[in-house]
Amino acid sequence: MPAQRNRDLPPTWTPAEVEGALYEQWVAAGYFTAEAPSDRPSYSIVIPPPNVTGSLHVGHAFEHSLIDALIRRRRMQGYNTLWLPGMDHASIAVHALVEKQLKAEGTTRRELGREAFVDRVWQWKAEYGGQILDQMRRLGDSVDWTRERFTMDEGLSRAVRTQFKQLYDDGLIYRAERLVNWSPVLRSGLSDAEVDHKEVEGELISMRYGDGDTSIVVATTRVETMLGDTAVAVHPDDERYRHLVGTQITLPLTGRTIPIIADEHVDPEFGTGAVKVTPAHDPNDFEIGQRHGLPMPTIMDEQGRIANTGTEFDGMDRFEARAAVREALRAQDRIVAEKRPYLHSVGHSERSGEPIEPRLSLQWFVKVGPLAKMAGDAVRSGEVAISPPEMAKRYFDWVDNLHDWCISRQLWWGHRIPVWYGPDGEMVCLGPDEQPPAGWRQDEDVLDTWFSSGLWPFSTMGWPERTADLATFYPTSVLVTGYDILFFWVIRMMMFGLYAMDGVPPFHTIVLHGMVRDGNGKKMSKSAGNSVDPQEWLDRYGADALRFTLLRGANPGADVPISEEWVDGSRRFGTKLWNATRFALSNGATVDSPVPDDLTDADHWILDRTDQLVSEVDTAFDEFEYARLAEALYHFTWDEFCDWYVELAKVQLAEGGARADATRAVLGRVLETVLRLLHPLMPFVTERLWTTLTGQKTLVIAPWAAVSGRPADPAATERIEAVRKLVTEIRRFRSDQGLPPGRKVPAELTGADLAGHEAAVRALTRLDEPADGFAPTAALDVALPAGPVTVRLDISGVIDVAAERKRLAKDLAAAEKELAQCEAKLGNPNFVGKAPADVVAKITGRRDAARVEIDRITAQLAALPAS
RNA sequence: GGGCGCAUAGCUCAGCGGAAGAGCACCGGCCUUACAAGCCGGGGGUCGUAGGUUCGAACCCUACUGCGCCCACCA
Repeated sequence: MPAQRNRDLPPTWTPAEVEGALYEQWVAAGYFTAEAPSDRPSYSIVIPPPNVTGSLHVGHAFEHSLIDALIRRRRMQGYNTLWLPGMDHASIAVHALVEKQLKAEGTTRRELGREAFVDRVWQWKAEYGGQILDQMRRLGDSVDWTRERFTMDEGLSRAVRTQFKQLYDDGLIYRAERLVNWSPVLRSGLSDAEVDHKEVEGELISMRYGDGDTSIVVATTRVETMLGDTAVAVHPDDERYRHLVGTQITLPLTGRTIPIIADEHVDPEFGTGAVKVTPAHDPNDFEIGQRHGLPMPTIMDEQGRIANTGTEFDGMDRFEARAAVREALRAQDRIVAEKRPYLHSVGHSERSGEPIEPRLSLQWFVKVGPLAKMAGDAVRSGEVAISPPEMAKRYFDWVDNLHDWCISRQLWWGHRIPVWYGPDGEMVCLGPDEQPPAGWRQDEDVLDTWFSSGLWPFSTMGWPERTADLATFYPTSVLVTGYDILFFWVIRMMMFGLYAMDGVPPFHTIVLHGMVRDGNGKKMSKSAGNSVDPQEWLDRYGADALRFTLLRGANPGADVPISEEWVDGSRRFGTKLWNATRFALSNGATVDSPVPDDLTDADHWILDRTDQLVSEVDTAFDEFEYARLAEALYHFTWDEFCDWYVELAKVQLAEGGARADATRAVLGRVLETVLRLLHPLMPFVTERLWTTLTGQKTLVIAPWAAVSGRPADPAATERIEAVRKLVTEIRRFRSDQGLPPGRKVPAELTGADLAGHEAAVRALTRLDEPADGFAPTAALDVALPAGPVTVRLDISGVIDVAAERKRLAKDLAAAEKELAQCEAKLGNPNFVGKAPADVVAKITGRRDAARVEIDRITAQLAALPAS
């Protein structure tokens, strides 16, 4: 006796019901837990959580869907998998908690003061670590979170310090003065990402330095910086200034003299061809200053006030000073020209809004040369593949031109730089288990978030300890992430992985997906009001529908547009599956017994197509072609299985006996296979349907679908294609003649042998057997490979001659166009001579078919009564 | 300024050397017992422009035009 099973499905369903119950079940069963290694090769993915429901925004949902699909397929293939949450979630959670805490205390960072605030942040990190973990869990993952695996915990801290010290000891970390983006309001440096460039209307002031023969005119949008000038630069080939190079000139207002130097950087075409050089307050000037060994006086304090110039401007705010300096120069008659407004782009602090000020300060750097070379070579050698391959070009552009990486940040949170300073200016870098001498102070800067992110593939596995996880899951197989993050994250992981893990790269394949766009292909942004909270769609359409939509749009490397109606379309697909399964169940579809040998053409055809589908899906998965596999599954399920096989199966089921039993077996087999193939893309609804259909416990760890090994039967497929063509032509005729699809019409089919498919054709086109007194009033011819078939129908009245003439005229035009095209090709001796023989044969065949078709239609038109 | 990419049906996108495709939208007809969250039928594109290569180009090459992204810069 087969196990008792409940083979009923409710006639209607809602995604929420199906998904809610299953999610709990899966969690309880441990399917979302990192699994122990087995004897199979391990497979791991370093990336955020797997279920769409926890996604912060639709971009996350997209990424999660891609990853989860890969993982589910691998699991069905018998591999153990591990996935890990991403860094971005951790930092988002910390931001949120810190802000919340501040608000609760009714204070702000500024009020608290920097020193006190930094202390508190570190304290909170310890205190709220658990809370952050909870929040991570709520973000949708039920990975077995442990403190050792969390960003802000001691484990990662150990990893960061170990890596820093190793790099430091190898001479790959150094400290140097550089310009940073300084926010006078926040009194902090900002990363480039925190700077918004905005077009503003400023002024361009041209002014004269020096006097008489040795005077030179320079221009600037920030006049006040002239107080910090230490040179004027011209292009070395510029004849106008050649005689001045190497001479000194007086810097107005300060009384200092500064040299005139020659530097390639200067564009002789721009302005006067002479540039003032303020090394401490402009990135280009800084580089010129470095090249020429110029002094670099800093002339502004932390709040953007002029300082240490020894002029009357000291103490003025920079904007106040801008006007004051301008007027002072005017008083000396040194202003040569003023352009106002002068439109140019100025960096602004993203958080506080004011223009940033480049400012000189001591920063920490990673010397990337040797690291970047390893990262480039790993891809060049083929050890690491990038998908789609076109993106490799972008990768090399980055990695081959990387400048030294500034890793110190003046932020409020993050991993502090593990360097301590002694009372007499000593400096020491300490590993995780080392303690600084009493009274030494730790560097207050924190590390760039990408420093710790770059450790992710191995720090999450317990590194620097040689853990079992590390041995099993490093290197990982596939990294899935957006192309926008290739530079920031992927390259860092490559460099650090190769460096820390003895030259073993952190993953074998890098899969880059696009960005999620709105339905019109526009970038989602809060200001445009087109950004999407996935939760809303999840509530309305379900996770399956959202995932399927996202995957269906995921063409390699290209962006993914998404709109609500497409998600709705995916939900309808879920409903289609639901109803198809209900049909199969109510007709007794079987999955336990093998498919019998005695099969109809329809059975052979759908089984062959199912095998093809399995191969197609496998290939698409292996090539990360999500859109292609979603499309293949959608069309097979809807257009072939539901629209044709199920309809043909109804005829076979009606026959009863062995025929019906065979049909039940085929129905069950095909549907069961499709559900397996669809599971990675629509996990919830397929789980529900598959378990009901098969009576088995879960689809999550069921074997992945494999091709049957049954020999294909192309002749059966050809006959079914003929049936489909005949049915479509009859339906078209009926539609053109205004016959309601449901109305039964007596008809007689003559001509080519229909190989036992006449009953099916009649059922699908609602044609009755001719009864006594059958008097056909209309006829149509359909050309099939086996020969023409004539259908005579009694449509109880006069046919619509005009409609029929129109229909035939259209077919005739198509056939004539086809004939003309083929004849043109075959009449071209170059084509016949140079094209491959099989192409010529194909065209010849098409020409002959077109000729037959034209004759047939012409005869039919002639036979029509005059209208 | 440097680099990369995209222009195909009303919209969003596949196809990337041998007959122009999908989803949605649109038009007409149907409640045909799995499904109206559905079924059947239909209309719609000189594949951005101009040259070139080829027997043959949406597909390869060149130029142009228009969009998008990344990086850099804006004295």
